Amino acid sequence: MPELPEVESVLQCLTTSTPSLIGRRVCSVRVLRDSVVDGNVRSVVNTLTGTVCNDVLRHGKYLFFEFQNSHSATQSWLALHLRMTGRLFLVPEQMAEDRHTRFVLLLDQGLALRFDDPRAFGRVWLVEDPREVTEKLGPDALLIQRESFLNRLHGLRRQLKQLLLDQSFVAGIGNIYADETLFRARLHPLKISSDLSNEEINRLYDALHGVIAQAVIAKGANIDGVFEAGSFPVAVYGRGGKRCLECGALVVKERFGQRGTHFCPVCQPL
DNA sequence: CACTCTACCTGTGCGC
DNA sequence: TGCGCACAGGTAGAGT
Repeated sequence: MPELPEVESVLQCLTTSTPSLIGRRVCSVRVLRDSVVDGNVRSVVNTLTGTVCNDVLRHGKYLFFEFQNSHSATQSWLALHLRMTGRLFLVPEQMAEDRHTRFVLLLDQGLALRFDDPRAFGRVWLVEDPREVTEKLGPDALLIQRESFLNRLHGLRRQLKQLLLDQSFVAGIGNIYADETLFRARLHPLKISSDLSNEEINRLYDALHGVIAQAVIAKGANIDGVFEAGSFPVAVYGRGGKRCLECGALVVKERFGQRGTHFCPVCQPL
């Protein structure tokens, strides 16, 4: 599933490759599934048509596309979340749409920005300012500093798995990187945050930072034939019943809070 | 505040 | 072969 590293990879691909989305004018907007637009479909079409994409930002798993109206010099922002199965690509406009294509921006230079999503969980919506969204989120997991992490953890009494998945604590971690972070930190997913020693808290920060930074460089996770083309090797996610790469014990998969959770019971004792 | 449950979706893979 | 079903999971929102 696209988490922070995969979303960052999408952002880099759209903005730093050739051709780039930056500077492209929106000729028209196609909405193939109304429900992927949060809010009024017509206002999204009317607002974006004729604008030029100036910039793309990311915070956690959210992307924000800045569009400039060339006449009135006003800006509009399109927010986007890929959820589990959403994919974005900049393609030649004549490239055939998929049965899962949900939303398309037809651009100048014969290009199109396509949003495909089999499960149609992903969403796009207009915001006046990305802060409407980011204010509700914690710091971006790639950028959060140790001091901020320690301060935010202070006073919380939460299970570590749940805490890492909480986007208002730190933004960008999903199920894969939560499990990978806890494995690297040698901490059990059900451990309570307020019970951690200073040494364990620092281990958790180091693991989070290390996992996310490495996964960004690798352009995402490498999950057994599934999804993204990234090369970050997972140690526990999706490896229930297989041997722990550190100690050889069997990796456990259990459901904690409606979530498949993978961990090594020997390396990560409770 | 911390946690749980449900709804939103559909492709996949299993057992029968 | 085909059917039914559990499962995958991010987030919002309601409830405990």
